[in-house]
Amino acid sequence: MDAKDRQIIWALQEEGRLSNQDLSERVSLSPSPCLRRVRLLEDSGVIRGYTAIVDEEAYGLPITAFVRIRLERHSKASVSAFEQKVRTLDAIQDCYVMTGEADYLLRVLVKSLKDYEQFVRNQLHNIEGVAAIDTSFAYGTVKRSTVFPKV
Amino acid sequence: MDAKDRQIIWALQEEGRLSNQDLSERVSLSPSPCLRRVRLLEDSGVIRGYTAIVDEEAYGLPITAFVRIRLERHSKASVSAFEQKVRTLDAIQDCYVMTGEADYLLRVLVKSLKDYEQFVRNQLHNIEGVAAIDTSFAYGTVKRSTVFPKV
DNA sequence: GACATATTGGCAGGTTCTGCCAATTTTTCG
DNA sequence: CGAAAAATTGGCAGAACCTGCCAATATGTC
Repeated sequence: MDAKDRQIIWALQEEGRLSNQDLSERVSLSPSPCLRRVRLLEDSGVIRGYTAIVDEEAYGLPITAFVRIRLERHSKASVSAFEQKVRTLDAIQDCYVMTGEADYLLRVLVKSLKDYEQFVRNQLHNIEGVAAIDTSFAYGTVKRSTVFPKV
Repeated sequence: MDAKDRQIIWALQEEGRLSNQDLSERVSLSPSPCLRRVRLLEDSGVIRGYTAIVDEEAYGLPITAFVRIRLERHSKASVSAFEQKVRTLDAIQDCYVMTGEADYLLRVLVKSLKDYEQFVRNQLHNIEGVAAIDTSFAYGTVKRSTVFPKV
């Protein structure tokens, strides 16, 4: 991955639907080698895909919760049961395995506090081996970037 | 925003570069009304943009840190100085204003622990009025979804 | 039930995509 | 240094796609 590939990546992180023609101009290439590089980045898994960025509130999910979770034990069975369940829960946007106090950090999107209560009661507490759940809500966002730091 | 709009959003969250033709097929519309709906969603700000999803590790940023930050005081000056600085720091991908112990939660991307140390020492500790910094690292990810919960 | 409004589908000219090949640039190695 | 090999680039052209316009259909209202 050279400087040109990084330029392509930044451009597509900023504007994921850039036409190949515009992209090629922006990175000072002609369309064909530009397209070839994009395909290579896609096929090699550097670019994993593309997505629309949607306003949570406008869509109807105004509440973002960050949930720290600790498991009682860390047996293979316990861990994989938890992770399996996480993958099936649509409200959970992200789940990271963490260092420190908590084992997991979730980012959860819900439409109301009532919904969040239901989610914790019916879904999270339902999972075997969850020892502790600690929620913080996001009042708002200062920054959400889709572009990686440049060099 | 009706059911069709939501279908369009889900499809574009899953596959942000879907051609209008394919998209229209997927949501059972002909291309023109489909495009019109997409443009409306874009112009009204529901769809805020599009982005390429890039593999952090393949790009060369294998370390994700979540940083909880507390300010000493919450005066307008103090808060806006902090938030201003956050916006200029490229390593900070996201910054949320939080309820609970911490005032802010950052998601930070760096290429090494050494880099992270530099980042904290030179950038974060440099900001006036930061009372406490508490970092947790992500070992890995269980799930990262780009699609909002359906219904 | 009739009118008004909103939404849809088809069409067509213009644009963009994308695979192929020759030309150019970069790298390798004697 | 210089020649051969490898990688990368640009141009081309047929195919696919975009997108604004208009008539037709569907939806909602009184």
